[in-house]
Amino acid sequence: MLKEINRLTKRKEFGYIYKHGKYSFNNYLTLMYVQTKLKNPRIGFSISKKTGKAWLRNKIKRQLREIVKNLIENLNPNYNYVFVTKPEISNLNFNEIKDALIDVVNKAKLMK
RNA sequence: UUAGAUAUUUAUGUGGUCGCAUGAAUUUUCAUGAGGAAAGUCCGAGCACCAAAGAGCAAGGGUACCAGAUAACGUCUGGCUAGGGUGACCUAAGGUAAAGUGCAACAGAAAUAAACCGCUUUAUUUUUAAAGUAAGGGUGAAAGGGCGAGGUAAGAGCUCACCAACUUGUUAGGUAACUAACAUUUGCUGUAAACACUACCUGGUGCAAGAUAAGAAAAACAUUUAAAAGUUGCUCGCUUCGUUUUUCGAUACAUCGCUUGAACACGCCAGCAAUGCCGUGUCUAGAUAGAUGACCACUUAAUACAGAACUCGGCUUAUUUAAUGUCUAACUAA
RNA sequence: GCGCCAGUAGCUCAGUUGGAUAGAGCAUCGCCCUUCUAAGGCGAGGGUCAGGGGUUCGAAUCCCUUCUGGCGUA
Repeated sequence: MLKEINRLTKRKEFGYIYKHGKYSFNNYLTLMYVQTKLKNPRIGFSISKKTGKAWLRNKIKRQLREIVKNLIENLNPNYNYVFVTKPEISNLNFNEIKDALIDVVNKAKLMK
C-alpha cells in the first residue's frame, strides 16, 4: 500500500471526483483528477468486476500501486487522482501496464 | 508388459534490494502474514438480538433399508437389498400404489378395461346373427405369470407337476436390515423426481447481527380502561409504560464484536472403520478503498485452479506436476 | 456479506403451471410482380431449448448440479 497521506479512502471523495473531475484515457485506463489545496497527491484505484476474478483484480491493483509508488514524486502534488481500469487491461504484463499508466498521466499534463 | 480399479500425499524452496498489514520492543529493529478448495452458498451448528423463545394453524424439507460415529447434519463409516462391470470394484432420493384422485400421446379390438381377426356351438341360411372362448395374430415402453400334461364343443390356473413372484407362519443364522429351508395363501399394470398419505424435522432475523454515545428545542396525540410500538405469514400470547414526528448536536465511513478454537501437531490405547479416551507440546492472518507486490540470483517435477472479511463441521464444483501402497484382467516367460 | 430472478432461431418473444408436431413476428435467401427499387404474394433455410447428470415408456417442461447475465438490500 501507499503511505497513508497519499491514499484516497473516503467514499465521498471518490464521489466528488467522479462528478467534478477531469478525464484522460487510453485503451486500458481512465484517469480522473481534481485540484485540491493539499500539498500531497492522493491516489485511489477502482477495478471493475468485468476485469476478472478476485485474484486477478487484486494483482492488477498491486501492480498499479507499485508503479505509482515509484512515480509519486513526479506527480503534480496539488491534485487528487483516481485510476479506473478497463477490461482489456487483464491481458497486459507489468511493463505494459506501466507504459499505459505513464501515457495516461502525460495526456493530462500532470507530470513535472 | 499392456489396460485398468482403489486409497493417499504434494501445491517449490533459499537469499538479496525497495515497499505494505498486524503485534512486540521503543525509534528503527525483530516476529508473523491466504487455500486445498479461501470459491459456489447447497446443508448442519456456534454466537447475537427479538418474552423466559412460547402455543396452534399455515408453510417448507434433495429427511425416509439397518446398525454405528458425531456438538449437529440431508454428512461420514460398516453392512443389507437392487442395478452395472469378465474382474478389482462402482452406483442408488432405497417408506406407502390393498385410503383416494390424476396421467399413460400415437399405434392397437382393448391401457386397468377387454371380443377386431381367429377358434367352437346354435340359429338362419350362404353370410349374417346370438352365445362361448384369451390357445394363435398384429400394435405398443407396457397386454392379465412361464412351460408341459390332463381337460373341453372350442378354450381357459379350470385342475395337476415343476419353475418364478407374492401373503402369512414356523425353524435356523444375524444386534438389525435381511438371508436360507419348510408349510401356506393369492393371481394384484406402471408412475409418488404427479397430487396425496404416514413418520420425522424446522420459531424468526443474520456480524450490514448486536453493544458503546449526550442530550436540547418545538409540535401533535393519550390520561392508565386504554392507545401506540415491537414480536413470525395469520390467530393467540407476551414485552415496553408515556408515544410519535420534525429540527439542532456528535470527523458513528468511529470503537468494540475480531480471533484460544467442537484448534493444531506428535505419541499410546480401544474399534473392521468413521471416530473416541488419555498424555505431551504449540499459539499460527485479522484488514475496512480493504495488507503478499516489483526486480535480481540460484534451485525444483511443481507451469494449474484460484484471494480470508464473525467462526467451525460437511457437501458440490475448478485444477498442475510428481510420487507411493494394495488389488484386478489379458498376454508372455520361468 | 445476505436474498432473488432470468437464459428457447441472427434479434424480440410464445410454449413450461397441466409432459407426447418447437412455434410467431422482424431479419436472411430464392422465385413471382415491376422498366428498376421499395411495398405486396409464394416458398425455403436457420434451434445441442445455456452446459452436464438423473426420474420416466417419453423431458424445453419435473429433480439435482454447474456456467453466464441481471436485480434488490446500508
